Amino acid sequence: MGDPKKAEGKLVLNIGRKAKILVINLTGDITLLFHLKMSGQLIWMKTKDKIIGGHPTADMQGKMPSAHTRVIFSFSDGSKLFFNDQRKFGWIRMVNSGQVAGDSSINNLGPEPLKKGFTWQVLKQNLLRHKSMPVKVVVMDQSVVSGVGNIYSNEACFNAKIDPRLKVASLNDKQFQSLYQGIIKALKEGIKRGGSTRAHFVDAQGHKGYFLDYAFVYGRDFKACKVCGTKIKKIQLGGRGTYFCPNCQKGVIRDRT
DNA sequence: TTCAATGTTTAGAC
DNA sequence: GGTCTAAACATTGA
Repeated sequence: MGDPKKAEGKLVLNIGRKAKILVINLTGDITLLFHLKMSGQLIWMKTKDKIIGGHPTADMQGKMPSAHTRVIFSFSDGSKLFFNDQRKFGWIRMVNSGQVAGDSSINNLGPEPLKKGFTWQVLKQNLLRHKSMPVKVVVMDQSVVSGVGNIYSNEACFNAKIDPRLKVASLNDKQFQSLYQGIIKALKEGIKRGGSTRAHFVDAQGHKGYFLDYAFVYGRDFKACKVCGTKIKKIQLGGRGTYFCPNCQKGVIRDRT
C-alpha cells in the first residue's frame, strides 16, 4: 500500500466512494483507496464504541486485533481502525490525491447506476461491448456499470424478468430498459435494507443488513419463487453462482408487431 | 476426507 | 480485440 509512514500525522479530510472502492482523502496530498473484495471488513473502535462495516466473520465481535487483522490505523483520540480480511483479497492503496481518477482501479469504471448520466441507452451501449456473453455476467463488469456484484446482478435480472443466460446481443430495447430499471430497483432495495450482510452491525445495538431476506433469487435455490412458486434454479455463469426463476425469467421476448 | 462453494478482480490463454 | 479460466486465499458445508 505504499509507505505507511507517509500517512503518519495526517488528518482525514473526507471519505467517499468510487464503485466498490472506498476513498479516504488525507492532508498532505495523500489518498487511501480501500477494496474489501470478498471478505474484507473495517472496524472502528474507541473504548466501548464500535462500528463495523463489511463482510461478516465469526471473530468480528471479539477482541481486536483478530487473527484476520491486516492493517491498523491509530488516531490521535485513541480510537483505532482495523482493516480485517480473512481471505486476503482486499487491498489498501496509497496514491497522490491528484492521481485518484487515473488510478488503474478507478480509471476504467463505468457509470454510477444511481446517478444522472446512467441511462438505459448508456447501459445498452456498454453491455453491447460483450455481445456474446450472458447478460448477467456483463452486468457485473465494473467497466459496464459501477458497483453491481453477484447478488445484485442476479436480482436485477429477476426484476427485469430476463433469463441471466441470454446473450447480450439477443436483448431488445424493451429488455435493456427493463434491465436498467431492474438494476436500480435492486440497488435501492439493497440500500434500504442496509445491505446484504446478515451480521453487518452498524452500532452497539446491531443494525443489520437484511437485504437477503428480501432477495427474490440470490441464495434461494430449490426454494419457491416469491412471485410464481416455481423452484428457483442455480447454475454457474462466468464461474459465479447464478440464481433465477425458470418461469418468471424467460428467454427472448418478441415485440408484438 | 475431499471437493466445491463463497458479496471480487485480474492476468494469461486461446 | 473478445471470451473464458484460473488464481490470489481461508473457511465452511455437503
